[in-house]
Amino acid sequence: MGILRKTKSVKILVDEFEKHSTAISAITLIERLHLKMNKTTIYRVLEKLEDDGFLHSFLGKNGNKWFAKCSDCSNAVHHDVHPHFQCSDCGKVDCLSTDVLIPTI
Amino acid sequence: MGILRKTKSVKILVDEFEKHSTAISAITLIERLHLKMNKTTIYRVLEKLEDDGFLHSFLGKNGNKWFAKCSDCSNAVHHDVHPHFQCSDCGKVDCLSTDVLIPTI
DNA sequence: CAACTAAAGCAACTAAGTTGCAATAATTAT
DNA sequence: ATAATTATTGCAACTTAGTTGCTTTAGTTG
Repeated sequence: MGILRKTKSVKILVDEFEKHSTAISAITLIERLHLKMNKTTIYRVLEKLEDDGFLHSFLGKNGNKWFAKCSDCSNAVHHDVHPHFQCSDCGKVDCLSTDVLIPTI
Repeated sequence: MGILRKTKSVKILVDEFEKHSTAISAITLIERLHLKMNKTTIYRVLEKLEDDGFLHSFLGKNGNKWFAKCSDCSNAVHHDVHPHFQCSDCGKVDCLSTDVLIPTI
């Protein structure tokens, strides 16, 4: 179940993704927002935003959860399947608009 | 630094990968071998086997660590870069011999 | 404005993996 | 063989990321 109420927490998180257009890890959001909201809330709101098709999630190189804004998805379809680039030096992640050929098996 | 001594633990772990030729997660190995060796040892031996180019590692869908035998690597070069297929139902993983085109950015 | 209930906060917990250190066992030298 | 050396093991304690249960708070609807 996605977002039902436009709470303060939802607005703050949506804002983070609206203003930076890069991917952000859950951990970064917790560091950045821990004074404004609880980490439990962060995880729960992110999950709902993903359900709604506003965000998509993936795992970074250490297995941590990352989120980025979807470009054209909805709660019905996530047709935003693309590769992500993570710098092995600084850890930053960008969504790539390239297509990657999924091997047939 | 890789393996220096052929200890009991090393033999047991090498054996696991020699007998099943599929990928195995660290967690599975811990479950399977916890009577024979400590989980710390498992993680440490796996790391060394990877250094030696005997195993390669990657992350599964939940961010857990998986290991599989390399086909033709050494401590100098890991030229065994290939995609892995994980069944979203049962979680099993296989190495694919397909090439995946890495996008240029 | 009151009633309803989704969402927030908190604390406690879980799971996967890591670290420090003392005890053990391969390896090497005698 | 035996002793000396030191890599490796086991254990317990810790860390990090994320989750769960439950009570309180605050959006939303009538």
